[in-house]
Formats: sequence, structure tokens, C-alpha cells
Amino acid sequence: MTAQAHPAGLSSAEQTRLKLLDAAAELFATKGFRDVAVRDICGKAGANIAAINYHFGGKDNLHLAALDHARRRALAEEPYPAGPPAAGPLPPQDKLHRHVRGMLGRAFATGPASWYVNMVLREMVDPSPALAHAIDDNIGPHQRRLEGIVAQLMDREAEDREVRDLAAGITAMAVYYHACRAVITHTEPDRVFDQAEADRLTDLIVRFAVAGIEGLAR
Amino acid sequence: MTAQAHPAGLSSAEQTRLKLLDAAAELFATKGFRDVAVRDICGKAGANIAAINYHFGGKDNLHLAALDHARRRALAEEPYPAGPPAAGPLPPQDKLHRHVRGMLGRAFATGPASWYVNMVLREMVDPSPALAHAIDDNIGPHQRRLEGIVAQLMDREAEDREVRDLAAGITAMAVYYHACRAVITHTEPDRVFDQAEADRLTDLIVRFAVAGIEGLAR
DNA sequence: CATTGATTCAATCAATCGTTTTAAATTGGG
DNA sequence: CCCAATTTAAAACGATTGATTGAATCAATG
Repeated sequence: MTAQAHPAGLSSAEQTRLKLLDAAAELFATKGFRDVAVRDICGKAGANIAAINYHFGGKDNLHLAALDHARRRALAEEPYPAGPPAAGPLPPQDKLHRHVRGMLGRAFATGPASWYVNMVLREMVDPSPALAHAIDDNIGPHQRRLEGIVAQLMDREAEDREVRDLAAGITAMAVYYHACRAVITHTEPDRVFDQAEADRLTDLIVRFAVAGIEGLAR
Repeated sequence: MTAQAHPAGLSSAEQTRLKLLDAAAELFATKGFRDVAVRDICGKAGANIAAINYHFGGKDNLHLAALDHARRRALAEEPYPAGPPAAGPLPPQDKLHRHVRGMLGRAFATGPASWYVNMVLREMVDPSPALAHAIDDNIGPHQRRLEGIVAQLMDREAEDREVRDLAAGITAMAVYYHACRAVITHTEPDRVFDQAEADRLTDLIVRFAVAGIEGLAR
């Protein structure tokens, strides 16, 4: 009645559940929660229209489940940037570089590893009932880590008002290249957003931010 | 048959047209194009549901007309920041301060003068068919002006790739406090976004940007 | 083999959207 | 004063949305 012994070790129900989560995460990441109809998701997953409500109890709950699913898929991948997690404590400039590079790299990537970041970035700009969930799981800790780096660079407390606002400003630059791509593409149609561009922008943003923070700390 | 002599000098049709434009601009600015139903606009304007299609030929055309309407209303107001447009040529730092202060001040404002900026900011993050229109009228010239200021600060050409990207980064910080307000409010529920906050953020952003640009130019 | 409970399926529901239609009311020129 | 053009009003249309229904299917169990 319940679990069936399948070749892949997954019951038929678990297979459709996973196919729905994959399809939902990819579509939500690329087109946004509100611009995707449950029919699209079921069509992409090869499932029936009623499957979402049967397995998840509605589109909103599927959204939450897809966020968690995409998060697990991203965490399962090789951490970005690749390589060992550094032997000793990094200088704050390098920490900042890794931080910004991680955001832009994933934001400009495609494929399952990029779904989560793109869903979260969309959530920041076009909030849904899942925003609080995304903040608690990702945005909040992510931002607090950045505030720690900025505080270290300024030699101040992480709770300092200016530290928080400057960290938000750094996040803003990374978010901008994801959220306002339509504006950039309009004036620079040939511009591509690949990993090389992520490298270039990361260098620029980090050099700009470090110089600005040091100039401000004086 | 057409124009009727009204006390206010406006025919009944022109009155309905204006009431529709005001209602549409305010609702589009506060809730976004896609989250506003034509029924809401007509209800707020006290007009019939068919009025929009009669006067403007559809919701999309109303959006374009409301953008122009809001732009004219904003230009009719006292330019912000108030005061004389400065006697001589300002130093680039002051130009940048006026530029950022103008964006944040209008973005944090309420009332008819803020409708246009809020509509344009929404357009950047959630594009509609009116995006090209908004870019040609506002975003493009606005960004080019900022690129000129940044180029002056760096002593480079305005077409320089880094100049353009740094100008985009400055815009990004201002856009962030408008587009991601839900994220900020979630972690800092008591934070208010008024003109005093616009002053504070402008100072911070300008000092940060000037220091960063000068450090980068070396 | 019949039963059982979980799953899938096609069909449909109720709500909302922008838009259109049809007729009545209003308006200003003759 | 009357007529033709214009404007408003109310209803409904067609499309799309997320959600639901009830029967059919499936695999495992007794």
C-alpha cells in the first residue's frame, strides 16, 4: 500500500514528488513564483494537475518545499568558489572577495546549483509568503556574516548602524546585477553575464568597497 | 458636442481622464502594475469599469499614460532638493550628493511628487512593456548623468567600463532601499524611511562612494 | 483472488482578470 | 426643441488561475 520497492529505491510517489520539486524550483528560479502556473510545473514534471495539491497541499506549500529542496541541492554541490576552505583565518579583504564572488557566481550560473540563490534573490525583490522563511534560512545569516567582515574592515562593532548599512550597500550591488538585468540589457544588449563577468564585477566591487570602507573608517 | 464649458475649465470627460490618471499613478506606484486591477483604479477614481478602455484603450496604454502623467506632476513640483540650482559649477562630490539625495528623497516620499520615481523603480525590478519608455525618458539620462559625475571623480571617460559599473553600483544602493524594504523591515521592524533617513543614508553612501572611487582611481 | 489504501487521472469548480457589449443618459450644435 | 455624437452604466464574456472532485489504476496484503 505505501512504499514500493523500485529499482532506484524510490517509490512511484516519491519519484513524482521529486520531479515536481525539481520542476518547481527551476521554474520559480527562472520565472518567479507568481509567473509560473501550477499547470506549467505539472507539465514539466510529467505529472497530473492534481499532483501538487495531493503531494504538497497547494502552490504556497510547494514553494516552501521547493526552496528547501533547492537549498539542499545547492549545498550538496561543490561549494563555490571551489577549493579548500582556506587553512588559516583569511584577511577580511579575501573574505569579502569570497563572499561577493559567491553571490555573483551563483546568481550568474545556471542549473540546479543556482536555483536557490535565484529564488532567494527574487524573494528579496518580490516578496511572497516564503520571504520570512528565506530570511531565516539564508538572507539573515548571509547578511550577518557580511556585517562581520565589514566590521572587521572598519574596526567597529558588527551592530554599528553604519556597518549594517554599508553591508547592505554591498549586497545591493550584487542584487542589482540580478534584479535589474533588464535595464542593463536594454542599454548594453551585447553584455553577457557569465562566470568571467562575475569575476570582473567581483574584483571591481571588492576594490571599490574596501577603498570606500577604509576611507570611511578614518 | 465635445468640449463642455465646466466651472473648472475641464469637460466632464477630461475630469474623468485626470481622475483615472491620478488613481492609476498612485496605485501603480504603491502596489505595482500587476497587483492593481483596473476595477481598483476605476473604483478609486469613481469611474466606470469601461472608462479605462474607452479613454486609454486598455490597461497597458493607461500604464504609459500614467507614467507620463506622474512625470509631469513630479516635474511641476519644486525640484528636490529645494533651493536655487547653484550659482557656479558644483564640485563632483556635491553633484553626487544632490544626485543620490534626489533619488532617495523621492523614493522615501509620499504623495503625487513621489509617484513617478516609485513607478520607475518598480519598473527596473519588475519590468513591463513600459520599461523601454521609462529608460528612454528617465533611467537612461539619469544614469548617464551619474556616469558623468563618476567619470569626473575618477578623471576618466564616461564611457569607461569601470565608470559605468561603478555608477550602476551607486544606483544599486539607492534602488536597494526601495526594492528590498521588506527584507530590511523584517530584521529591523522599527526602522522608518523618512526624509531624515534619506539624509542619513545619502551622507553615508556619498562618503562611501567618493572614498571608494578615489581609492580605485589610484 | 479479493480487499485495501495510496496514487493518478480527466473533468470541473469557483474566483479573478482585462475586455467587450448593449443600452441608457448626457451633451452641445442645428 | 430636437438630434446626433459622446459618455456612462450595468452586465457579461472569454481566458486564466489555483483548487477540487470522484472514478480509475496500481501494488501489496491476507
